[in-house]
Amino acid sequence: MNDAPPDHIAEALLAWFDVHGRHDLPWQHPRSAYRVWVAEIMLQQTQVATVVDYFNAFMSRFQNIHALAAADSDAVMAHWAGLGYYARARNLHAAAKAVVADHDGRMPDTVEALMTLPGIGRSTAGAIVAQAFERWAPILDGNAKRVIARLAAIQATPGTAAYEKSLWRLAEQYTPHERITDYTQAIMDLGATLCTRRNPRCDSCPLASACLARRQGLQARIPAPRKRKARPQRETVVIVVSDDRGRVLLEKRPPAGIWGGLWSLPEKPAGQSVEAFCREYLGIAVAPGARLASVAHAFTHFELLIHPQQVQLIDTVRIMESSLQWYARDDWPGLPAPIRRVLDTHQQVLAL
DNA sequence: AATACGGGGTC
DNA sequence: GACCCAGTATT
Repeated sequence: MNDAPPDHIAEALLAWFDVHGRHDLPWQHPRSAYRVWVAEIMLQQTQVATVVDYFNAFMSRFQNIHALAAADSDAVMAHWAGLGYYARARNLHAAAKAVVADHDGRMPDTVEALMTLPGIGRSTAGAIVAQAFERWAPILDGNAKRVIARLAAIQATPGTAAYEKSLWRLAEQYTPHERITDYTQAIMDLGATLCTRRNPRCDSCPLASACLARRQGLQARIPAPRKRKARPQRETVVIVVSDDRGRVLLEKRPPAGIWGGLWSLPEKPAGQSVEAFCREYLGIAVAPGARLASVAHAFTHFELLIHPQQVQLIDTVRIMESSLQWYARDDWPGLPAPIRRVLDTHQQVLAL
Protein backbone atom coordinates (compact mmCIF):
# COMPACT_ATOMS: atom_id res chain seq x y z
CA MET A 1 0.00 0.00 0.00
CA ASN A 2 1.14 3.48 -0.84
CA ASP A 3 2.02 5.62 2.15
CA ALA A 4 0.98 8.89 0.50
CA PRO A 5 -2.54 9.90 1.56
CA PRO A 6 -5.11 9.44 -1.24
CA ASP A 7 -6.08 13.11 -0.89
CA HIS A 8 -2.55 14.15 -1.71
CA ILE A 9 -2.50 11.94 -4.80
CA ALA A 10 -5.75 13.42 -6.11
CA GLU A 11 -4.61 16.99 -5.43
CA ALA A 12 -1.32 16.53 -7.25
CA LEU A 13 -3.07 14.84 -10.15
CA LEU A 14 -5.69 17.58 -10.46
CA ALA A 15 -3.07 20.34 -10.39
CA TRP A 16 -1.26 18.56 -13.22
CA PHE A 17 -4.53 18.07 -15.11
CA ASP A 18 -5.34 21.78 -15.00
CA VAL A 19 -2.18 22.50 -16.98
CA HIS A 20 -1.47 19.36 -19.00
CA GLY A 21 -4.76 17.44 -19.21
CA ARG A 22 -6.97 17.00 -22.26
CA HIS A 23 -9.74 19.59 -22.13
CA ASP A 24 -10.91 19.64 -25.74
CA LEU A 25 -12.12 16.15 -26.52
CA PRO A 26 -15.32 16.18 -28.61
CA TRP A 27 -17.44 14.50 -25.94
CA GLN A 28 -16.46 17.16 -23.41
CA HIS A 29 -18.17 19.96 -25.37
CA PRO A 30 -21.03 19.81 -24.92
CA ARG A 31 -20.96 17.21 -22.18
CA SER A 32 -24.19 15.23 -21.98
CA ALA A 33 -24.96 11.78 -20.66
CA TYR A 34 -25.70 10.56 -24.18
CA ARG A 35 -22.47 11.89 -25.63
CA VAL A 36 -20.35 10.62 -22.74
CA TRP A 37 -22.00 7.23 -23.01
CA VAL A 38 -21.44 6.85 -26.76
CA ALA A 39 -17.84 8.01 -26.37
CA GLU A 40 -17.17 5.57 -23.54
CA ILE A 41 -18.49 2.66 -25.58
CA MET A 42 -16.39 3.63 -28.60
CA LEU A 43 -13.36 4.03 -26.37
CA GLN A 44 -13.54 0.49 -25.01
CA GLN A 45 -10.28 -1.09 -26.17
CA THR A 46 -9.89 1.69 -28.73
CA GLN A 47 -7.59 4.69 -28.62
CA VAL A 48 -8.80 8.28 -28.56
CA ALA A 49 -7.22 9.20 -31.90
CA THR A 50 -9.09 6.36 -33.60
CA VAL A 51 -12.41 7.26 -32.01
CA VAL A 52 -12.66 11.02 -32.63
CA ASP A 53 -13.80 10.92 -36.27
CA TYR A 54 -16.21 8.06 -35.64
CA PHE A 55 -17.67 9.90 -32.67
CA ASN A 56 -18.28 13.10 -34.61
CA ALA A 57 -19.89 11.26 -37.51
CA PHE A 58 -22.04 9.19 -35.15
CA MET A 59 -23.24 12.30 -33.33
CA SER A 60 -24.12 14.04 -36.58
CA ARG A 61 -26.24 11.09 -37.66
CA PHE A 62 -27.74 10.12 -34.28
CA GLN A 63 -28.05 13.40 -32.44
CA ASN A 64 -29.79 12.10 -29.34
CA ILE A 65 -30.84 8.87 -27.71
CA HIS A 66 -34.28 8.98 -29.32
CA ALA A 67 -32.76 9.20 -32.79
CA LEU A 68 -30.47 6.28 -31.98
CA ALA A 69 -33.27 4.17 -30.54
CA ALA A 70 -35.42 4.78 -33.62
CA ALA A 71 -32.61 4.18 -36.10
CA ASP A 72 -32.31 1.21 -38.41
CA SER A 73 -29.83 -1.44 -37.28
CA ASP A 74 -27.93 -1.25 -40.56
CA ALA A 75 -27.42 2.50 -40.18
CA VAL A 76 -25.95 2.02 -36.71
CA MET A 77 -23.66 -0.78 -37.87
CA ALA A 78 -22.55 1.24 -40.90
CA HIS A 79 -21.37 4.02 -38.59
CA TRP A 80 -19.36 1.47 -36.62
CA ALA A 81 -17.76 -0.25 -39.62
CA GLY A 82 -13.98 -0.22 -39.18
CA LEU A 83 -14.05 0.44 -35.44
CA GLY A 84 -14.22 -3.23 -34.52
CA TYR A 85 -15.84 -5.06 -31.62
CA TYR A 86 -19.20 -4.81 -33.32
CA ALA A 87 -21.05 -6.21 -30.32
CA ARG A 88 -20.51 -2.74 -28.88
CA ALA A 89 -22.72 -1.21 -31.58
CA ARG A 90 -25.43 -3.83 -31.19
CA ASN A 91 -25.39 -3.37 -27.41
CA LEU A 92 -25.43 0.41 -27.73
CA HIS A 93 -28.46 0.27 -29.99
CA ALA A 94 -30.27 -2.18 -27.72
CA ALA A 95 -29.46 -0.08 -24.66
CA ALA A 96 -30.79 3.07 -26.34
CA LYS A 97 -34.07 1.30 -27.03
CA ALA A 98 -34.20 0.09 -23.42
CA VAL A 99 -33.57 3.57 -22.00
CA VAL A 100 -36.29 5.07 -24.19
CA ALA A 101 -38.73 2.28 -23.34
CA ASP A 102 -38.01 1.93 -19.63
CA HIS A 103 -36.54 5.26 -18.48
CA ASP A 104 -38.39 7.79 -20.61
CA GLY A 105 -35.23 8.39 -22.62
CA ARG A 106 -33.15 9.53 -19.65
CA MET A 107 -29.87 7.75 -18.97
CA PRO A 108 -29.76 6.14 -15.51
CA ASP A 109 -27.42 8.00 -13.14
CA THR A 110 -26.18 5.21 -10.88
CA VAL A 111 -23.51 2.58 -11.45
CA GLU A 112 -25.91 -0.23 -10.57
CA ALA A 113 -28.66 0.92 -12.93
CA LEU A 114 -26.21 1.60 -15.76
CA MET A 115 -24.67 -1.84 -15.42
CA THR A 116 -28.02 -3.44 -16.22
CA LEU A 117 -27.73 -2.00 -19.73
CA PRO A 118 -25.98 -4.15 -22.36
CA GLY A 119 -22.40 -3.13 -23.07
CA ILE A 120 -21.96 -1.18 -19.83
CA GLY A 121 -19.71 -2.80 -17.25
CA ARG A 122 -18.41 -1.41 -14.00
CA SER A 123 -15.75 0.87 -15.43
CA THR A 124 -17.91 2.36 -18.16
CA ALA A 125 -20.74 2.86 -15.65
CA GLY A 126 -18.33 4.65 -13.34
CA ALA A 127 -17.09 6.87 -16.14
CA ILE A 128 -20.63 7.88 -17.09
CA VAL A 129 -21.61 8.61 -13.48
CA ALA A 130 -18.48 10.68 -12.88
CA GLN A 131 -18.26 12.48 -16.21
CA ALA A 132 -21.92 13.00 -17.06
CA PHE A 133 -23.56 13.29 -13.65
CA GLU A 134 -20.63 14.64 -11.63
CA ARG A 135 -21.21 12.09 -8.91
CA TRP A 136 -18.64 9.97 -7.09
CA ALA A 137 -17.70 6.73 -8.82
CA PRO A 138 -14.36 5.03 -9.43
CA ILE A 139 -13.26 3.96 -12.90
CA LEU A 140 -10.75 1.32 -13.85
CA ASP A 141 -9.94 1.53 -17.52
CA GLY A 142 -6.59 0.53 -18.98
CA ASN A 143 -5.02 3.87 -18.09
CA ALA A 144 -6.22 3.91 -14.49
CA LYS A 145 -5.13 0.29 -14.09
CA ARG A 146 -1.60 1.06 -15.21
CA VAL A 147 -1.29 4.23 -13.14
CA ILE A 148 -2.60 2.59 -9.98
CA ALA A 149 -0.64 -0.63 -10.44
CA ARG A 150 2.55 1.45 -10.61
CA LEU A 151 1.57 3.84 -7.87
CA ALA A 152 1.04 0.96 -5.46
CA ALA A 153 3.58 -1.40 -7.08
CA ILE A 154 1.01 -4.14 -7.55
CA GLN A 155 2.89 -7.15 -8.84
CA ALA A 156 0.04 -9.61 -9.15
CA THR A 157 -0.49 -11.00 -12.64
CA PRO A 158 -2.83 -8.85 -14.76
CA GLY A 159 -6.06 -10.61 -15.57
CA THR A 160 -6.25 -12.54 -12.33
CA ALA A 161 -9.07 -11.98 -9.87
CA ALA A 162 -6.65 -10.90 -7.15
CA TYR A 163 -5.18 -8.24 -9.42
CA GLU A 164 -8.58 -6.86 -10.39
CA LYS A 165 -9.83 -6.85 -6.84
CA SER A 166 -6.87 -5.00 -5.41
CA LEU A 167 -6.94 -2.42 -8.21
CA TRP A 168 -10.65 -1.71 -7.73
CA ARG A 169 -10.04 -1.30 -4.01
CA LEU A 170 -7.25 1.19 -4.64
CA ALA A 171 -9.28 2.99 -7.31
CA GLU A 172 -12.00 3.57 -4.71
CA GLN A 173 -9.47 4.87 -2.21
CA TYR A 174 -7.79 7.29 -4.57
CA THR A 175 -11.00 8.69 -6.06
CA PRO A 176 -11.74 12.04 -4.36
CA HIS A 177 -15.14 13.47 -3.53
CA GLU A 178 -14.29 16.86 -4.98
CA ARG A 179 -13.85 17.49 -8.71
CA ILE A 180 -14.85 13.95 -9.59
CA THR A 181 -15.28 14.73 -13.29
CA ASP A 182 -11.83 16.24 -13.62
CA TYR A 183 -10.19 13.53 -11.53
CA THR A 184 -11.64 10.81 -13.75
CA GLN A 185 -10.35 12.56 -16.84
CA ALA A 186 -7.04 13.31 -15.16
CA ILE A 187 -6.10 9.74 -14.30
CA MET A 188 -6.89 8.64 -17.85
CA ASP A 189 -4.89 11.52 -19.30
CA LEU A 190 -1.91 10.73 -17.10
CA GLY A 191 -1.98 7.11 -18.22
CA ALA A 192 -2.41 8.05 -21.87
CA THR A 193 0.25 10.76 -22.07
CA LEU A 194 2.89 10.21 -19.33
CA CYS A 195 2.40 6.91 -17.55
CA THR A 196 2.44 4.97 -20.81
CA ARG A 197 2.92 1.24 -21.17
CA ARG A 198 6.51 1.62 -22.29
CA ASN A 199 8.95 4.39 -21.42
CA PRO A 200 6.88 6.16 -18.78
CA ARG A 201 8.02 9.77 -18.45
CA CYS A 202 8.46 9.77 -14.70
CA ASP A 203 10.52 12.98 -14.80
CA SER A 204 7.39 14.92 -15.70
CA CYS A 205 4.96 12.97 -13.54
CA PRO A 206 3.16 14.78 -10.71
CA LEU A 207 2.93 11.49 -8.80
CA ALA A 208 6.56 10.42 -9.17
CA SER A 209 7.51 11.07 -5.56
CA ALA A 210 4.61 8.92 -4.35
CA CYS A 211 5.05 6.14 -6.91
CA LEU A 212 6.18 2.90 -5.29
CA ALA A 213 7.07 1.29 -8.60
CA ARG A 214 9.41 4.17 -9.40
CA ARG A 215 11.00 4.07 -5.97
CA GLN A 216 11.79 0.42 -6.56
CA GLY A 217 12.81 0.96 -10.17
CA LEU A 218 9.99 -1.27 -11.36
CA GLN A 219 8.01 1.22 -13.44
CA ALA A 220 9.04 -0.48 -16.69
CA ARG A 221 8.01 -3.92 -15.43
CA ILE A 222 4.63 -3.05 -13.94
CA PRO A 223 2.14 -4.07 -15.09
CA ALA A 224 3.64 -7.35 -16.26
CA PRO A 225 2.91 -8.18 -19.91
CA ARG A 226 0.34 -10.81 -20.57
CA LYS A 227 1.55 -14.06 -21.94
CA ARG A 228 0.35 -14.61 -25.43
CA LYS A 229 -0.48 -17.73 -27.34
CA ALA A 230 0.46 -18.26 -30.94
CA ARG A 231 -2.32 -17.20 -33.27
CA PRO A 232 -3.85 -20.08 -35.24
CA GLN A 233 -4.26 -19.65 -38.98
CA ARG A 234 -7.62 -20.05 -40.65
CA GLU A 235 -8.73 -19.80 -44.26
CA THR A 236 -12.06 -19.04 -45.84
CA VAL A 237 -13.58 -18.53 -49.27
CA VAL A 238 -15.86 -15.59 -49.95
CA ILE A 239 -18.00 -15.26 -53.07
CA VAL A 240 -17.72 -12.22 -55.34
CA VAL A 241 -20.61 -11.98 -57.79
CA SER A 242 -22.09 -8.98 -59.54
CA ASP A 243 -25.30 -8.61 -61.53
CA ASP A 244 -25.89 -6.92 -64.86
CA ARG A 245 -26.22 -3.55 -63.12
CA GLY A 246 -22.80 -3.76 -61.49
CA ARG A 247 -24.19 -4.49 -58.06
CA VAL A 248 -22.40 -6.94 -55.76
CA LEU A 249 -24.15 -9.55 -53.63
CA LEU A 250 -23.62 -9.05 -49.89
CA GLU A 251 -24.63 -11.07 -46.85
CA LYS A 252 -25.67 -9.71 -43.47
CA ARG A 253 -23.73 -11.78 -40.97
CA PRO A 254 -25.42 -13.30 -37.93
CA PRO A 255 -25.29 -11.26 -34.70
CA ALA A 256 -22.77 -13.45 -32.89
CA GLY A 257 -19.23 -14.16 -33.96
CA ILE A 258 -16.72 -12.36 -36.15
CA TRP A 259 -18.10 -9.24 -37.81
CA GLY A 260 -21.45 -9.94 -36.18
CA GLY A 261 -24.27 -7.89 -37.68
CA LEU A 262 -22.06 -6.44 -40.40
CA TRP A 263 -22.67 -6.83 -44.12
CA SER A 264 -19.88 -8.71 -45.91
CA LEU A 265 -19.17 -10.89 -48.90
CA PRO A 266 -21.00 -14.24 -48.56
CA GLU A 267 -18.76 -16.75 -46.79
CA LYS A 268 -18.76 -20.28 -48.13
CA PRO A 269 -18.66 -23.01 -45.49
CA ALA A 270 -15.70 -25.37 -45.78
CA GLY A 271 -16.61 -28.65 -47.44
CA GLN A 272 -19.27 -27.26 -49.75
CA SER A 273 -18.59 -26.57 -53.41
CA VAL A 274 -18.84 -23.05 -54.75
CA GLU A 275 -21.64 -24.02 -57.12
CA ALA A 276 -23.65 -25.83 -54.46
CA PHE A 277 -23.28 -22.97 -51.98
CA CYS A 278 -24.39 -20.43 -54.58
CA ARG A 279 -27.37 -22.51 -55.63
CA GLU A 280 -28.55 -23.71 -52.23
CA TYR A 281 -27.76 -20.71 -50.03
CA LEU A 282 -27.43 -17.71 -52.32
CA GLY A 283 -30.21 -18.86 -54.65
CA ILE A 284 -28.26 -18.20 -57.81
CA ALA A 285 -26.92 -20.31 -60.67
CA VAL A 286 -23.32 -19.46 -61.48
CA ALA A 287 -20.36 -20.40 -63.60
CA PRO A 288 -16.92 -20.54 -61.99
CA GLY A 289 -14.83 -17.40 -62.37
CA ALA A 290 -11.40 -16.22 -61.37
CA ARG A 291 -9.77 -16.83 -58.05
CA LEU A 292 -8.88 -13.29 -56.97
CA ALA A 293 -5.81 -12.41 -54.94
CA SER A 294 -6.03 -13.63 -51.37
CA VAL A 295 -6.08 -11.16 -48.49
CA ALA A 296 -4.58 -11.80 -45.06
CA HIS A 297 -6.25 -10.29 -42.03
CA ALA A 298 -5.05 -10.48 -38.44
CA PHE A 299 -7.58 -10.70 -35.63
CA THR A 300 -6.63 -10.59 -31.98
CA HIS A 301 -6.89 -14.34 -31.58
CA PHE A 302 -6.32 -15.81 -35.04
CA GLU A 303 -5.20 -14.96 -38.54
CA LEU A 304 -7.58 -15.28 -41.42
CA LEU A 305 -6.57 -15.81 -45.02
CA ILE A 306 -9.46 -14.71 -47.23
CA HIS A 307 -9.77 -16.23 -50.69
CA PRO A 308 -12.17 -14.21 -52.84
CA GLN A 309 -13.77 -16.46 -55.44
CA GLN A 310 -15.34 -14.63 -58.36
CA VAL A 311 -18.27 -16.31 -60.13
CA GLN A 312 -20.36 -15.33 -63.14
CA LEU A 313 -24.07 -14.95 -62.53
CA ILE A 314 -26.16 -17.06 -64.90
CA ASP A 315 -29.56 -16.82 -63.29
CA THR A 316 -31.38 -16.05 -60.07
CA VAL A 317 -33.21 -19.26 -59.29
CA ARG A 318 -35.21 -18.20 -56.24
CA ILE A 319 -36.07 -15.26 -54.02
CA MET A 320 -33.18 -14.54 -51.73
CA GLU A 321 -33.25 -14.32 -47.95
CA SER A 322 -33.49 -10.86 -46.42
CA SER A 323 -29.94 -11.39 -45.19
CA LEU A 324 -28.82 -11.33 -48.83
CA GLN A 325 -28.95 -8.21 -50.93
CA TRP A 326 -27.51 -6.67 -54.09
CA TYR A 327 -25.67 -3.45 -53.36
CA ALA A 328 -24.49 -0.81 -55.81
CA ARG A 329 -21.09 0.65 -55.09
CA ASP A 330 -22.65 4.01 -54.27
CA ASP A 331 -24.59 2.70 -51.31
CA TRP A 332 -22.51 -0.05 -49.86
CA PRO A 333 -23.29 -0.58 -46.21
CA GLY A 334 -20.48 -0.67 -43.65
CA LEU A 335 -18.07 -3.45 -44.57
CA PRO A 336 -15.22 -5.08 -42.62
CA ALA A 337 -11.93 -3.44 -43.54
CA PRO A 338 -10.39 -6.42 -45.40
CA ILE A 339 -13.60 -7.03 -47.37
CA ARG A 340 -13.70 -3.41 -48.43
CA ARG A 341 -10.09 -3.77 -49.54
CA VAL A 342 -11.00 -6.75 -51.71
CA LEU A 343 -13.78 -4.83 -53.44
CA ASP A 344 -11.74 -1.66 -53.79
CA THR A 345 -8.84 -3.60 -55.28
CA HIS A 346 -10.94 -5.37 -57.87
CA GLN A 347 -13.58 -2.79 -58.69
CA GLN A 348 -12.20 -2.36 -62.20
CA VAL A 349 -12.14 -6.07 -62.95
CA LEU A 350 -15.57 -6.53 -61.46
CA ALA A 351 -17.01 -3.51 -63.24
CA LEU A 352 -18.65 -2.39 -60.02
C1' DA B 1 -10.94 -18.26 -14.34
C1' DA B 2 -10.28 -18.10 -19.09
C1' DT B 3 -11.66 -16.81 -23.57
C1' DA B 4 -14.02 -14.28 -27.49
C1' DC B 5 -14.24 -10.17 -29.64
C1' DG B 6 -11.27 -5.84 -34.42
C1' DG B 7 -8.73 -2.68 -35.99
C1' DG B 8 -5.24 0.55 -35.72
C1' DG B 9 -1.25 2.87 -33.37
C1' DT B 10 3.40 2.43 -31.70
C1' DC B 11 8.00 1.30 -31.03
C1' DG C 1 6.00 -8.02 -35.92
C1' DA C 2 4.84 -7.95 -31.08
C1' DC C 3 2.29 -5.54 -27.96
C1' DC C 4 -1.33 -2.66 -26.48
C1' DC C 5 -5.54 0.17 -26.23
C1' DA C 6 -11.27 4.78 -22.09
C1' DG C 7 -13.64 -3.55 -21.32
C1' DT C 8 -17.68 -6.46 -21.51
C1' DA C 9 -20.07 -10.72 -22.13
C1' DT C 10 -19.88 -15.45 -22.19
C1' DT C 11 -18.52 -20.02 -20.93
